[in-house]
Amino acid sequence: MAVGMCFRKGDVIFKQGDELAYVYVLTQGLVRLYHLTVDAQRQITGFLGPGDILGGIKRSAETYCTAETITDVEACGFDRKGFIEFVHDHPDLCLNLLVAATDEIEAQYVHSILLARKQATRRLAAFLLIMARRWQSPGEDARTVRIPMGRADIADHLGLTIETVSRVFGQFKRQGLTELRGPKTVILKNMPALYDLAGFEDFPERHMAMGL
Amino acid sequence: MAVGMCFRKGDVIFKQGDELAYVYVLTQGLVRLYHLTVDAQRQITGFLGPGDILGGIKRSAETYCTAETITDVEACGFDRKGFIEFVHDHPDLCLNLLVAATDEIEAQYVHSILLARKQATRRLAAFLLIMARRWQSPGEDARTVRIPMGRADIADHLGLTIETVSRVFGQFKRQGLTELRGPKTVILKNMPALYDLAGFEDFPERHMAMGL
DNA sequence: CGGGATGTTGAGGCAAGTCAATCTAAGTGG
DNA sequence: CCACTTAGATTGACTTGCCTCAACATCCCG
Repeated sequence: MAVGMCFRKGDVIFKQGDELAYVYVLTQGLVRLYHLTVDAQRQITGFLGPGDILGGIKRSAETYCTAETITDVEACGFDRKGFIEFVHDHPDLCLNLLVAATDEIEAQYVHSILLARKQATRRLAAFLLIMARRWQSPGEDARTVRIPMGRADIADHLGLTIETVSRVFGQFKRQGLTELRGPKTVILKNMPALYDLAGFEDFPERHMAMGL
Repeated sequence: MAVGMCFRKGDVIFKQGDELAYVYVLTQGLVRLYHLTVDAQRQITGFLGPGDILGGIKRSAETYCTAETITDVEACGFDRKGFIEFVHDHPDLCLNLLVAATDEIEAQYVHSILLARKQATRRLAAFLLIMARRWQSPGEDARTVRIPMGRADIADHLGLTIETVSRVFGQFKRQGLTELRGPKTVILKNMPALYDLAGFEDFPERHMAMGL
């Protein structure tokens, strides 16, 4: 029933409009989920990593988003129909999935709040803090954030342009809030100031993400 | 187990940070769900009406949003703990709730896309179309949209200001796209043009909304 | 018939978008 | 190992759309 799967960096796991055949559990790597609008704007609805679920059980099997790998990815694929039956027969699993889905709704609330706030500094500060909390390695310094995705990905996730993202990164550096070790590693030197900029003290902890 | 409940226009059903005691199923009226940021910005994450579920089963019982009635509201309240047990014992219900939650995630994707698109005209055009599809009375003309919420609600939902919302309404009227019968009733005179402005041909149908 | 809440309209500033040039880093092949 | 290429990131100058502040209009309810 479960199938191991490997994808190369840049591969498309499924495409907007596809009939979803599998439900995936990611074990390694990073995936971006995005929707393309008719005027070719790309909105990245989320990033998924190890432990996250890709391709939920919704009414329609047709996907609204494209899932594309950012790095090499390993995943466990479950046949969609079989998965639904399995979930139906296992109340505990079903309830856990319901909780996970509900937590995901809340995570989307947080992101909506981010997008609705106009200022770019707020969006980026919040993004950095969320990233820091979500994928910090146990042994690693909590203030060191690895950002595997490029500037275009960040921009399309936060509703900004590449240029603005880059400028705000520069601004943070000049203000001594961060330090850049190359474009993909950021050290948060002044967390309180960043929390202040982001404008929220607390946001719900995210245990497992779901992407559709 | 189920308790009938009535609320007056403007009542708070639950408040951001509260421990959620009930899960509600709305039977009458309209509710706004919003989060207040530390700098007192109000982001309305959604509106809920008859048939929608308010207060899901998430990991933490602490709410992230405030639920406030826009009109008089009737609801059916289920004790949260009992509800969870009941759901656990009824696989079909559990699976249905999972599907509903997953659909809600997708609806939040659509809203994120709205917020990330910069132009106010797009956001409002899309909002009108979504409203039109969601709460059209069977006997009513499909092009007549009732908007029970005020401009401030729309603005805080779309990440705009009251003034901008008002201006765009005016602009639509001048362009012959809509006709206003008072500020709370809009007639969509040119649907194709509005779809074009909104920038999406199709968005997932929404059967039931969930709010947390 | 007031008075408060809600909605509309106008003038001006500013943050982010757009367009374009430059810089950097990572490959790639001779 | 180095010249070349290319994708990605940065920086700069200019423009535009929304926000801000403010005045005014309208509606509703006592």
